Amino acid sequence: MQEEKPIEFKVDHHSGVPLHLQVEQLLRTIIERPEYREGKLLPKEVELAKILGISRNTVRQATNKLEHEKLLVRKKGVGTRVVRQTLSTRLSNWASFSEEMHSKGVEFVNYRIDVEWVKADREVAAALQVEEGREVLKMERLRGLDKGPFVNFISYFHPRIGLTGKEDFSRHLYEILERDYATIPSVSKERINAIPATKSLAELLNVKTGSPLLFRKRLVCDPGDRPIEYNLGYYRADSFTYEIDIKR
Amino acid sequence: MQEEKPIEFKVDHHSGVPLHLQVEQLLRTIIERPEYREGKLLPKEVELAKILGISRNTVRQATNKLEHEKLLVRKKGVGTRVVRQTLSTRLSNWASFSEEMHSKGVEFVNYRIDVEWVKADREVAAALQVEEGREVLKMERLRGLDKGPFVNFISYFHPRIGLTGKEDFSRHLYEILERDYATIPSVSKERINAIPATKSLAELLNVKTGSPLLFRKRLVCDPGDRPIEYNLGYYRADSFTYEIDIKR
DNA sequence: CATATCCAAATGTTCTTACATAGACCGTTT
DNA sequence: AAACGGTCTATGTAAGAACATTTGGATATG
Repeated sequence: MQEEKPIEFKVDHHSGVPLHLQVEQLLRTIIERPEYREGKLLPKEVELAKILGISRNTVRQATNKLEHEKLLVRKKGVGTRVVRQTLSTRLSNWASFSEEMHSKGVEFVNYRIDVEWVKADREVAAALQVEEGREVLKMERLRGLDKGPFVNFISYFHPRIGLTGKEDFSRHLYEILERDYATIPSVSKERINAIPATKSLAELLNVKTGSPLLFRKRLVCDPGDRPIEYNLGYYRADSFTYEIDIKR
Repeated sequence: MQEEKPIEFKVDHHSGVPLHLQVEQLLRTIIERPEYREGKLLPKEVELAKILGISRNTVRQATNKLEHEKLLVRKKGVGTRVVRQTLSTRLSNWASFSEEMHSKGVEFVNYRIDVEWVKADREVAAALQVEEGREVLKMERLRGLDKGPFVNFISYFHPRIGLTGKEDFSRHLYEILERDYATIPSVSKERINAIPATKSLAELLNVKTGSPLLFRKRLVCDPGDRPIEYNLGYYRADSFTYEIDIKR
């Protein structure tokens, strides 16, 4: 039984948790709701302050942070609304897919995870710098949001790492690598282009055959520049944008 | 004669520019300096407030923003320092298209160059941070190899640069900017995704309508983070791959 | 009916004040 | 020497107030 339970508009003055953090959390919850995602104005600052029994400044501390994160837009004389979120990878701090999504407060879903040992073909062997035909661990993951999958990943791992294939791959991949295998990803070489969806990919990602996909090949290496993972990612282009900030 | 001129620690109370923005700019300038990049503590909040003749809150408004951009780290009881930026995302060699191609030893061809002054629409205005309707220089270039065009660029330039539209745009764009207009591109914010070719783009790039194109929006800024060029690039995906090396 | 003007509402900016808390430093105790 | 405890300092948190600016709707005017 899934009850729509009303959100409690209140904060605890004696919990030790800073009020502005409580407000921040409260707002994060609130703005999930459809009516706000569709553009409804948030409660006005003064009103919120009064309801919660705190000062307007404290409310603004919270909204400021969310505004910085581009979750909210405020407009003078009008009000504050939720910004329409389009998924995107921000590379300023590159991370694994799970972490990327998690940091955005987006819950991802694993639709399918297949793990198997395969013989490295020419491409994989070249990328991971192993002999062609060497057994490597292959993992294929279909992932996305609750409304459907939007990326299909195929990863090959260098045997050196020591993965067995029995790990719990629903956890963050790079957390597994760092914690359990003392393997620290440090460099990523990426190649991006666009391809038309093949029939099988189209079926997986629930798009029409031939529609554009963003195709990313990335080779992740450790600080010593030794290959860790060779990854092929096929993204639905209509729900994914690749973002990069480049400094020189 | 290049003199090391000391930074003026002051703000203008009557300029109409919000004080916290002035402080933000001031800090951005200050933290460029070697001593701060090497880890020296910034002036303490109260001190800075007193020097500038403003309140501590206003100082914090500025530092909050920079902290959120991960340019600063604050530590309670200690102080605020510049975060080491060496681990930032770095594209091995980002450059203008001509340079990109030239460095690959490929000779490019300009199939068409159109230059005109247009009124900035909402998107362009937002990107370049000018008022909507402001006249900006638009340049459209169809480029590729001798076997045919493979990218269509549309660029909008910030009026601040001083481009007239009469320049010789067959030269390297960033060479023109640096040499003739003392404008140095330094940062690029890019968003990449895949789209199906519209009819007109398909004709230009000589592909079938609906075939996948790599679509890149990039905003190029100067070292002070002021917008220089807003660029839309439509690439034939079958002949172009985007390559990045990312370090962390 | 169209346009100009004014007003109320909401966020933007800024100051003042007060107390809380974490870290560093230093001296005293064990 | 190690452990403890206090104090100083810089940031963290929070309240409250005042005025500015932008926006959009209501009202008045031609």
